[in-house]
Amino acid sequence: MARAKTAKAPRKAVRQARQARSRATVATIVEAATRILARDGWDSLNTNAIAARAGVSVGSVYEYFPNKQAILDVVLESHLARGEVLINERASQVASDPDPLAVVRLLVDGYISVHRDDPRLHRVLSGEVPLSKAQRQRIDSLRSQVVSLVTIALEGQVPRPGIKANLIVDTADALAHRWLVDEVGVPASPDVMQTELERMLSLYVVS
Amino acid sequence: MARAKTAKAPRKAVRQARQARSRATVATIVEAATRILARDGWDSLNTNAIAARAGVSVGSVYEYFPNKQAILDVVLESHLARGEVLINERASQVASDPDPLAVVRLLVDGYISVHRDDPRLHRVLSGEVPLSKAQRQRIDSLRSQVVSLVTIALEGQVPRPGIKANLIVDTADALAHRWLVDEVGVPASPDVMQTELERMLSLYVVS
DNA sequence: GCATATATTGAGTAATTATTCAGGTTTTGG
DNA sequence: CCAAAACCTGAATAATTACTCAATATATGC
Repeated sequence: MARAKTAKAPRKAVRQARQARSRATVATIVEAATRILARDGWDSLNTNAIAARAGVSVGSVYEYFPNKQAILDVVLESHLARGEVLINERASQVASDPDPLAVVRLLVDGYISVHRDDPRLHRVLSGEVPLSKAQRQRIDSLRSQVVSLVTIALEGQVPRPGIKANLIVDTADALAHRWLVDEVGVPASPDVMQTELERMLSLYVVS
Repeated sequence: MARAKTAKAPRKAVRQARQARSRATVATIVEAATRILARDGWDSLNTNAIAARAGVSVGSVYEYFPNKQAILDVVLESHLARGEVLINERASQVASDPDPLAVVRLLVDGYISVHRDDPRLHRVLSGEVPLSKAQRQRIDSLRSQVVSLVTIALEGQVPRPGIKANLIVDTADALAHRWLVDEVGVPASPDVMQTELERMLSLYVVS
């Protein structure tokens, strides 16, 4: 790999896609990278493979992305955005029904939905790929959003809503991840486990 | 004449370390690989770096390991073995005190101990590194061991011990991982969260 | 002491891959 | 219709890295 000539950031000139054709090219490149990540993992993601899979030449990839990392950024951001949509859907329902048990049900259901959406991609993005600090903060901020939402919903209804919100959010997230993303043996059918998880969290929140 | 092609592994001739000197070399290589993984991650683990860090030449690495993967195998196995020791320590205590609440306490404490032991290495091994099928099975079997142990301890004392064992084991594992291994913001001090987790699991097991 | 097994070396090889560039093709605005 | 801008190509470049091998050093046992 050729190195930049100047010590400072040489402001690499990536072209901004203006015409419809090139916008489609960019989309195809991102799509190709996403599919390779989901199917073959981070170790198999290389720029030549992305170009080949997208049906364009490597040159085109570098016309719109300064480097490989920038492609990954877009893939991750788009994945997180989809998760955010699912979260917001539940958030509006919580607002209309602030019963603690309903909150638990929506929370569990929400995280299961998030993890059902392209589990293999989720696995690779949340495990294999080396994330930048900014990317980790972006993910953390999504989590904080959910915790705030749940805290507010529980406030005035149960003791110590803050601590509880933290614990149930992390538990719902972690178990949904484990059952749907990791390929570890789920003890019973997902439905049974989902109900059981809701039971556990419900008993706890009202305690 | 043409040698019969052994269709399977051409059985590369790796030397078995016999003398004390070479046994030390092997240990140093494994140690070097472990430190690189823990400090810099899977992407930075290459055989030249391992050799350099171990203070030996690449040739020596390949004298005792057929390939890079074999080094990783030893690192992982040694890490799992340490975890197994911690599990067995708790298992003997469970046998002497089969109270469900004591089981929960030991379970949570056990998984926290496991995750406190070189968290950065744990993170890399359980996330970044591409594991073979056999390695995933090895990990899964450790989990099964714990679930069995807990199931037996709960049997006759609470309803549906099997399902409950599965859920509390996965929850304890996942949350310990999240708090100690992922660098995600722990809401309160680990001690507080540990107590809270024990409360949640206790309420559930006796329910 | 010496033959032989064991241990170590490190430059070299081949494969992979991130990135560039010089030169083509297509689209757009006038 | 034309020139400029936008777009695309893919061989070439350079860095990295898993792995080999022929030469050299050290230990062991008789």
